[in-house]
This record gives sequence, C-alpha cells and structure tokens, in this order.
Amino acid sequence: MPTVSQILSARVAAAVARAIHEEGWQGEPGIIEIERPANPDHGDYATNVAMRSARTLRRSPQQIAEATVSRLPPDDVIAGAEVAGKGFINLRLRPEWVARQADEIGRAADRYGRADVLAGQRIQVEFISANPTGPLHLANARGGPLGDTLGSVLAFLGADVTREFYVEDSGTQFDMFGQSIAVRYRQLLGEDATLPAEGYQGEYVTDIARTILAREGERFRELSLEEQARIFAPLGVEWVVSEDQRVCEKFGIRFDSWFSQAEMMRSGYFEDTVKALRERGKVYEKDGAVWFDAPDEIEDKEGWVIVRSSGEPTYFGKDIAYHRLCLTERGLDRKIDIWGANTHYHLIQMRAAMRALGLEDRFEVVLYQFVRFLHEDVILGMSRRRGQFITLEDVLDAVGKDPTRFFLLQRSADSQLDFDFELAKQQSNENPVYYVQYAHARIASIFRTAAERGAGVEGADAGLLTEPAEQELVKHCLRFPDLVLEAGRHHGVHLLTQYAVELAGDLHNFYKFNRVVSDDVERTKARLLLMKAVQVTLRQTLGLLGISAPESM
RNA sequence: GGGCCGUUAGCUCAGUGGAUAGAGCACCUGCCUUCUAAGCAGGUUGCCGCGAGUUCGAGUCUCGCACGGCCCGCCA
Repeated sequence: MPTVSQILSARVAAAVARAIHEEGWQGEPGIIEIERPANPDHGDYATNVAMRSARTLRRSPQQIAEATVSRLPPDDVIAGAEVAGKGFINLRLRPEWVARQADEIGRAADRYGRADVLAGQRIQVEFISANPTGPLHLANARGGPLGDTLGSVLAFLGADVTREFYVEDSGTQFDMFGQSIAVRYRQLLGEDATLPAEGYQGEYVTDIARTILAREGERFRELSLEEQARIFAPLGVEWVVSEDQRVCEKFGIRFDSWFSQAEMMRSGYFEDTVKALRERGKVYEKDGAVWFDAPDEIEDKEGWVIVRSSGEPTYFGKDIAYHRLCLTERGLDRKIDIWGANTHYHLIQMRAAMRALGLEDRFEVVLYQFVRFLHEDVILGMSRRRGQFITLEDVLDAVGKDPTRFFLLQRSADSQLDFDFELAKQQSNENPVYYVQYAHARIASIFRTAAERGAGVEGADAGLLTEPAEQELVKHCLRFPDLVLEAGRHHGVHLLTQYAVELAGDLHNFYKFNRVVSDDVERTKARLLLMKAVQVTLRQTLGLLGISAPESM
C-alpha cells in the first residue's frame, strides 16, 4: 500500500515528464517534493516542482506549472490540480477515494503504515548501554524510549532490527566496582575496611555483597582484596544486568542481546583491530602507549590513546573494536547508537576511527541532550558513585510507564528537557498521553455501544463518508504512513507523539459534533468504519511508541 | 582556546527552504437527559536571540556575535 505522497509524486513526475517532452524543453526537472500546505485553501497536498525546475528547464515556474497541470487530469485519486501563487501546484484528493481508504485502513489493521523500504537491511540499534555498575537512572533512561521506538520504526519499514545493550564489563570502573563490593563484603563480615575515594557508595553495593554472602557463604574470606574484587566484579555486573533487564521490561523495553565487552576482549578481537589499524597506518607509539592518529581536521589533538602504557586498552580503543566487530564479523549493514550529549567528543573520535576502517557510512549516532531531573524544585546531579540519584524504577513506579515514555519521546533528541518529578506524579492525569489514550478508549466505547444495539460494519459502504468532518479524519489517518517514513529517515521519533496528539484532537472534535451510532443504519455502518480507521491508526502510532492503547479508561 | 546542542506565545516545546508560524500548560467565557467531560467550542499572547549573507522565497541554509547546557583524560 503506497503512501499518499508516493502516489501523488509518481503522477506528478509523469505529468512533468510529459510536459517536458511535448513542449520540447531541454533539461531535467527538479526533485518532486510533496508537502501538505498549512492553509486548507491550498489543497490537500501541494508540490513546488515548478519552482525547483525553473532554473534547469529555463522556463518560469508558472509556465512549468501550467504545462504540468494541463497534463494532470482528474483521475481515481486526484480530483483536481491547479496552479497557485508563484508556481505551486495544489492537489485535491478525490473524496470518493478518500472515503474508500477508511475501509482500506481498517482492513490493513496492524499492517497499516508498514513498508518494505528497508527490507533486507540488518540494523542494530544500540542504546542505554549504561555502565553495569549500578541501577539505571533517568539520565541514561532517555535513550531507552528513543532507541526502542527508533528500532520499532525501522522494523516497521522492513528492516531486520536488533536491539542491543552493550555491557561494559571490563576496565577501570569495572575494577573499582569489584573493589567496592569487596569492601562491603568485608564490612559485613565485621572486618575493618574502607571504601576507596573513587569507590561506589550506593546502598545497592552492600545489597550485592549481602547476596554474595548469602549465596556463597564465607568461602572468599581469606582472599586478598584484589582477589575478592576480581571475583566479585562479574558477580556484581550479573546482579546489575539482571536488575537492568527487569527495569527495562517495566519500561516496555526488551533487548535482543546483552553483549559482553569482556567476552570480546577475551576473544582477541581487540588485538586484531589494533593490527588492522596499524596496517592502515593509523596508529603510532608514544610514551609507551599506542595512539590512534587523529585526522588533520582535528586541531586540538594529535591523537588519542587506545592502549595505555600499562597495556590496558582504553574505552575508545575497545569501542573501535566493538563497532568493527558489529559491522564486519556480525554482518550488520548499519549500526545506530543512541548516546547522551556528553559523549559528543567520543563521537568525533569514533567517526574518525570508523572512517579509518572504511566503516563510516554504516555508523550512525543519535545524540540526545540531557534530562535534568527536578526533585522538590532542586536540580539533582546524578552521580552514581556518590549514590545520589533517583532510579529509573522509582520514576516508573511513581509516574507510570506510558506517561514516562510519552514525556521522553515528546521532544526532539536535540533539545534539553527537565523532568519535574513532583509535576510528573501530580499532573499525570493531565499528561497528553491520556488525551491520546482516551481517544482510543472512546472509540472502543463506541464499538461497545454499537455491539449492544446490534450494529456492525458488515456490508458497510465507506463511500458514504463524504461529509467534511469525515473526510478530514480519514485524510488525517492517511498521513500516518508518510510520517513513519519521515521518522525513519530522520531518526525523529518525536514526530509520532506530536501526530498522535493531533489525531486524537481531531477524533475528540468529531466525537463532540457527530453521532456514530444512530437510527440511520447505513450511516452508522459507514461511521463505524471511520472509527475503525482512526482506532487502527492511533493503535499503530502508540504501538510504535511502546505506549498501551487501552479499551477503556 | 576549540567543539557539539539549544535560543519560537507568560511557561514547556513542535515546526523535511514554501503561501496567513502551531500545540500543550496557564488565564478568561460557555457546554454533561443522547456512543466516557481524562472531553468540546470560543477568547488572549509572538522584533521566531541579535546582525549580515545566499535566492523567486529564510523560523528553517551560511557566516559573525550574544546567552544557556554539555564536552575537549593513558575515565567510561
């Protein structure tokens, strides 16, 4: 089922081609862009192809538009085309066609809006990937709905999507985590031990030590702190990862894989990657460390360390290996990472490294600006090491999954946002998410009423949906497939929340002024089809957002 | 010093180079005997941060400036 833009674009392109041929013009037309005018007087859709072709065809926009429109006669979809303004071509959809689409949308049901433009592409979306040294909190939670929803959109467009959580279970922070657990373990045994200055202070560290003690007894008692740390760190990560899994499920997120960095390191793939970089002449030695040679455009640094003088790989070095692994050994066509804004410098480094390996085109990143967390009107810094944070789970329990997801998905990733905890709890009933869900529930209620009165859609004639309010609703639903394409192209999943609110608004307005279930049997049937179409569209949108579509509220 | 993101209504924010710039919240006025009032209708609000440039056309692109957030480690 092609989108409206695709249908119109094809017909306009054909008309332009005919115009050029028959008028004997020279040159190529501009790209056909189909847009929706803000002003309804300008038609349902419009194209600026005449303006865009004026230069190459060396004709005035008006002239090109006239020639195109005269070759764009009314057909099954287009009721009329006219030239307006400085050369716009305004297109009106045929009401009969629009009406029939209500039926098509209802029949498509959970296939509505799906496409195959990305069929055959294997795409990994990697998100959250928080350090496995403590519970998830809101700062790293924004990437959750963003990545999850982007994954859903890409899958909707036909891609083979894998959602991955990269578990960084090696390195300095990992070691420090193990030490922190060891200290708590010793304290539980009544020994004298103090947490290092950089240690993890959260209460959960003691919980982990207690769990280990309960499960394994005192058999690690005689070991040195270093030995204990080495044993406890993976156990601690296991504990945190299992917690993360549980909380992500509460958030409506299920990962296909939890990839272990330590496992990759044991496989020798890191050394292999350094070798590959060395063969390309991209690394050099200095001060006993191995450096990646920064490209010339980078003015502030000559290079970045990938193996320390101690022999320990850096995070940057390991991330190069990890991305190379995904894009070569694992056969992924694209890898899309959802990262917090504080990693933008890392992004610059990674782009350079990926370019050095010839993988740049397949590596994409969505950077999201930080969430500031307001608690009792105070902006909370979220330091995990100091144990100062409100966990994601606290937020989910207090606010609910749907409002939390909706709130985080409402704004573009580029804009910063404040999450006011008290406001979110207190105003959750005024949250726009309920406005959207209510529209869906309202339709469900209409169907319940219809069922009670023995009314159904059997034998309905969608062609009766000719009233302006009915037409507007169907047209609004028809925007959905184009919107999904747009969201997929630009990774802009917030477009979906915005659309959901607008469509819900249209439905509420229609509901107020138009009766669906009435004595008019034929009209009732047709309007039930209309309601079905809106319900399907709302459900599809909410489904992509990972937000439930309730039958009643 | 360098870099990334932002600056649009009182507040929080939408706005693939198109025609008269939008939504929610807040505020005011109406609307529940008919499919759910978590709703609807109407009203008020804008030097789109500032200054240049690019072009048929700029909130949108380029450059400069100001302000805010983040970053520039042999941490991750």
